[in-house]
Amino acid sequence: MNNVINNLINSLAGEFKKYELDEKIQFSLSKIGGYDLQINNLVKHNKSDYFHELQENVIKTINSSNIFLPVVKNDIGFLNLNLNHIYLMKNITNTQSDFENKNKSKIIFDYGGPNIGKPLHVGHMRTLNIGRSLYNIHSFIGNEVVSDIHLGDWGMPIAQIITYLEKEAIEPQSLDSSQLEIIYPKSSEEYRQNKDFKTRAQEINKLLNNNDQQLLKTWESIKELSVNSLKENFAILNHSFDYWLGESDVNNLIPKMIDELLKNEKIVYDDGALISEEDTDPKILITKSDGSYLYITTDLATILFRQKNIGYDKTFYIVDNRQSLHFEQLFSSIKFFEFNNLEHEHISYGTLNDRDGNPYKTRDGGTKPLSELFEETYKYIKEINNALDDSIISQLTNSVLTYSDLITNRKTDYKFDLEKFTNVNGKTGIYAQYSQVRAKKLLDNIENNNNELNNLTLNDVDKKLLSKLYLFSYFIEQSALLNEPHHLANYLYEISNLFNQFYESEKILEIDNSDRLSSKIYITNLFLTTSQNVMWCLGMTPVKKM
RNA sequence: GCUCUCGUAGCUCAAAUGGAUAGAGCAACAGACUUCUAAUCUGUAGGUUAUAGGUUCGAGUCCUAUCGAGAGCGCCA
Repeated sequence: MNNVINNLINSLAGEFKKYELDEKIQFSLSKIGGYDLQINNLVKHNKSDYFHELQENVIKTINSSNIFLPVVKNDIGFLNLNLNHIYLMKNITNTQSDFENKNKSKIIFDYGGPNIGKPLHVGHMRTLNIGRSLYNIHSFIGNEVVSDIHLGDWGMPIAQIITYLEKEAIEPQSLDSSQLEIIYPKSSEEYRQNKDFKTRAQEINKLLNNNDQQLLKTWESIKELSVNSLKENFAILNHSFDYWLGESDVNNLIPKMIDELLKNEKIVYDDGALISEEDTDPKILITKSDGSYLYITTDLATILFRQKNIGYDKTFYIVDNRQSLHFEQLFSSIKFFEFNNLEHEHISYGTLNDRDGNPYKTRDGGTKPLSELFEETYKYIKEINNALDDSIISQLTNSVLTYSDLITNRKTDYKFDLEKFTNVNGKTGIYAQYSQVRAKKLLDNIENNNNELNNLTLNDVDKKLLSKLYLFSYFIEQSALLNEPHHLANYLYEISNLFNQFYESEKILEIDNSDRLSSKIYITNLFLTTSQNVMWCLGMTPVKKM
């Protein structure tokens, strides 16, 4: 919540304590028409003898704060609240300065996770969108944020590619990125079909783990090619990362880590493989029987790396929920191995399915590249308005790809539907952009849009919009607390829709009463600020015109 | 077989910590443009929250069972 409401919550903190209750006043969105917020957590005390006293004290404190109009109570114990727009006008700006974070955390966002040698495909979209949005949201409310792409630059997929190059006698230095992208599906096919190829790939994987110099050279040139291509793609899609670390960066920490774990009897040999001594079902496999490393091996080493070189309070892994068992094992291993007691959370999300509800395969050929989806969306928007600059169409395309993805709760599976992505009606990025452009143009058309505002003069539509704008902090808190951007995405639709009602209800340029005009301008400005900040939190770039 | 997630309007989804009359968008139907950008707005219709029990002042939300869907289950990541 913003400072204004947090201060009120703090000044209410003692009320429950008087009756030895460990509770805090909680504001919820009102479910009753005509009110902005409600307080529900007094209801359960309505049979107690201190109820009336408690209720009266709470009401008294709230009323003296001026944040709300006089509280309306009901017999059961609900408190109904309407925001005091006049007071809030002077105290809320909907900018970052409204949020002061006394308990700020340093959070690592581990997301993206592309594999080198493979182009980005539609399956990468959710981790990128959700990751970027959560990064921005936590940054906005004052947490220290760090993103790490956690590149898949090690292990079997890379070994497969190198094996393929070796077999076909292709010089790695002669490759370009598009050739490399074709090689990946071919090599993974060979790996499945051809026993000799599989054996050789496993050999190469192990040699790489043991730092074979010749293979490392090959690996390095593949990685460079791939990273450059990824960066080009991210520039188009507006993604960036603080750290471009990968699985390879922790490879050298693993032998020591394993030695220590063996020494402390945290892991034991089992048919040549190493398994954790933790009592779990299934048992946690730490290395393969040939000694080579697994997903969890590098992830564990990554914890040690980050602890030492970056430092953090929390790490959020934005990875799809099919990998929940892996993270369950990883997190319990961190504790069992006594690495640290820091917070680690798997921010899981639903599978991106195709139109018929079938999952896209990640390791097969024939998946849809993300760039292709971008192109299709771009063309679609250009057809609607081909007078726009390329850069604006590009931003609108990103808005569509981002917003359509974030409007749905991350936990539910997602049907990829081109029509839904490109729809320009309803809850879409285009609609939000359009609303904002309308507001900008309106302010441009007003000669003096910085005029002094003494009194708010409001009609019903004004009040509705203003209330919603002042609730920005409620929605950003919700999104940050649950790591769910869809609350903010939906909020963006709501304020956009209310703004459009506000805009259409009256010709603002024709208002001659100066108080009323000032009020309209104030609201429009606040809408613009809010909408821009919400877009920033979601990872969208506002356009100037459309 | 075991474990986990889920089941809300024709479709896609909301409803944090249990709270008052379960809300949006799309699609459908009816209306509003010589416009401060109609890529907009207004209205109508649509529900036994899978089913059956239970917990309590109160359940879409918690518990149990059943039915249905999806995912995962030591040598891929």
